[in-house]
Amino acid sequence: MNKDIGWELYRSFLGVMQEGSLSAAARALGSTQPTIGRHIAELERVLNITLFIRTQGGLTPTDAANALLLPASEMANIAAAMERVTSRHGDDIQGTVRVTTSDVIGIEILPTIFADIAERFPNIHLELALSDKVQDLLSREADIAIRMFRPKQTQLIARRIGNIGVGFFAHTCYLTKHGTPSTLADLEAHRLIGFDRLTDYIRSVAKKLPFPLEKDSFVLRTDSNVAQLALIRAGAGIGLCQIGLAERDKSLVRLLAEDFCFEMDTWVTMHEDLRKSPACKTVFRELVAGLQGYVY
Amino acid sequence: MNKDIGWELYRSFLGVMQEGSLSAAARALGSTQPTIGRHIAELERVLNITLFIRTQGGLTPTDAANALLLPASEMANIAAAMERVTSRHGDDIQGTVRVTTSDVIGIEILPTIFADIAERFPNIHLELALSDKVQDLLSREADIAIRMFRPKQTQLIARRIGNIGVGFFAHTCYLTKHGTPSTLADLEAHRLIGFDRLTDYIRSVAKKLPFPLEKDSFVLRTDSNVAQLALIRAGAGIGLCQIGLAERDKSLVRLLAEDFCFEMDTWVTMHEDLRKSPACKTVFRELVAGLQGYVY
DNA sequence: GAGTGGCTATACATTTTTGTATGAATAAAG
DNA sequence: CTTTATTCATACAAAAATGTATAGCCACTC
Repeated sequence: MNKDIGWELYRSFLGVMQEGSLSAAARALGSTQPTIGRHIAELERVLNITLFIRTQGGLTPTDAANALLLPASEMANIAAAMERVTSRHGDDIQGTVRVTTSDVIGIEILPTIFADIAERFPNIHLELALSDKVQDLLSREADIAIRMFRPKQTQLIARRIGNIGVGFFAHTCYLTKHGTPSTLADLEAHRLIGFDRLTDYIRSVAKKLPFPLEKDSFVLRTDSNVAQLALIRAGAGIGLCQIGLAERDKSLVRLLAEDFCFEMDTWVTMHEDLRKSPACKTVFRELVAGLQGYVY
Repeated sequence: MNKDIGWELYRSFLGVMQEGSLSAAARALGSTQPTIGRHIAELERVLNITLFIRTQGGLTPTDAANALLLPASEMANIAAAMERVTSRHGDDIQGTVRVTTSDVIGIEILPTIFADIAERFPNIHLELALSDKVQDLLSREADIAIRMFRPKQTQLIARRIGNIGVGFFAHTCYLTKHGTPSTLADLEAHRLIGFDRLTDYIRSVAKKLPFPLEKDSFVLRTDSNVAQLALIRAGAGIGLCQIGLAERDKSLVRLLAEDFCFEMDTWVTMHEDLRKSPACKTVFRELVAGLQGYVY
């Protein structure tokens, strides 16, 4: 039963899946193309299955290979987490801590907090991963996550920060050209900046509007909140933005403040195993403190 | 940042953690003691940390090593899952499926169902893991789980089987010697067979009894339901048992059937990824069908 | 107190794995 | 059509990892 497959083979496999060719994988893994090629060949031999169709431009994964991609990535996540774990063993506050959050928070809010942490705890190395994936913590892709909902898993320590308000904003340039909407219904005639995919978040927002919100309602669509903010700043239209964020920019105007408000519950979460790590505990505490200054 | 630690090193590390010595790990992994020793030494070198204290009787793990044990086990689970995944690729019903459930179910109920599946689908290889851990499915320790509660994770497919009734039972031998209790309160004076640790399950049972249930209330304690059943069969005392199970044995008598009944919600669950695997789908379906015959 | 069985650590030969160099084939760009 | 830059596959040499054998240590047992 036990085929005793060396884990190195999976590492090479993942490299090829991610890079698309033996050569590229070899570069990424700091190995050479013949070596990776042999690893794949051996993996195919022991699993008795064809993983890739060799083409001149690289390797094309088969269905079987695609089925292995997810578990192989998980292995990689865990391996990366293990490196982090060891770096922070000891009683002093040091080591690498990996934080994940949405792109806006990561780009607009965290930098100052990170800078502060880096200043006061020079031995803590911080990593920032921007992603909205829920699974991040459980699959060890990060040590600490800042999310807009309360985590359900009991293995996670969660600390509520408070509500982040979201409102409609537009640049003054846009408003002078296109006028200022005075009711929610007016919005329908404006250039709206919104999301590409309909997420839970955007569905909740839609409920508060007097007109149906479809994909086509948005003139400009992007899933990146940062890009949305950039579009608003560029005067491209009216969009949703976190209030605390938008108010930093004097030329952005809050619209329909009385009629529309949307609040996002904000939580900082961490795997309970990490309580023992002084570095993680410190970053967790500092993040909570730093974010509490931002939330009102 | 990236230390490029070979995954083979983690495999050897896990072997040493599980076996307790380099030599034993070498045997388990099909390698040799010097090789494993070198792997551990290299892992300690690249992580720059002491993982084991060498003693004459083997290696003693340090705190750092203990912190790495969990992730290393997860890697092993995933690696094992990958071997299973590949074995069942293709359109025909074949491959290895790993099922986990509690010990009673696994020992008393599943064997006949397994025998039936094995008969009708000779190309399916079945594995059975007895454990009560909730995490089993998510950490890929098994493909299908039979559990006494509805799973909360959305990534899991769950099918409710129904209620399994639990009641008090005793062997006729015991009753002739010690008498038959006629009320729940009478139980307190009897030799009760129960659990070593207070789990949620036993706490729910306790609520239905007229006297407080402490650890000391049980004369005979074991966490294994199978062992409890064996004790009941041996006439050692009065204990809880699944009704359908106990009734197979003519010399076991149901006690206080009117006064006490406890029902366990039974679910068969599977990772949603596995829907594509004909083998997993088949076993899932057969388990549901087979268990429905057992539940009333 | 000699013997036995467990362990780790080390020296050395061997095997295995890896890297270098090269060839062949394809695709895009001049 | 040629050049250039990819890719994978193969041959051979170099390097690295492994296995064998052995020594040393400790705890038990007889």
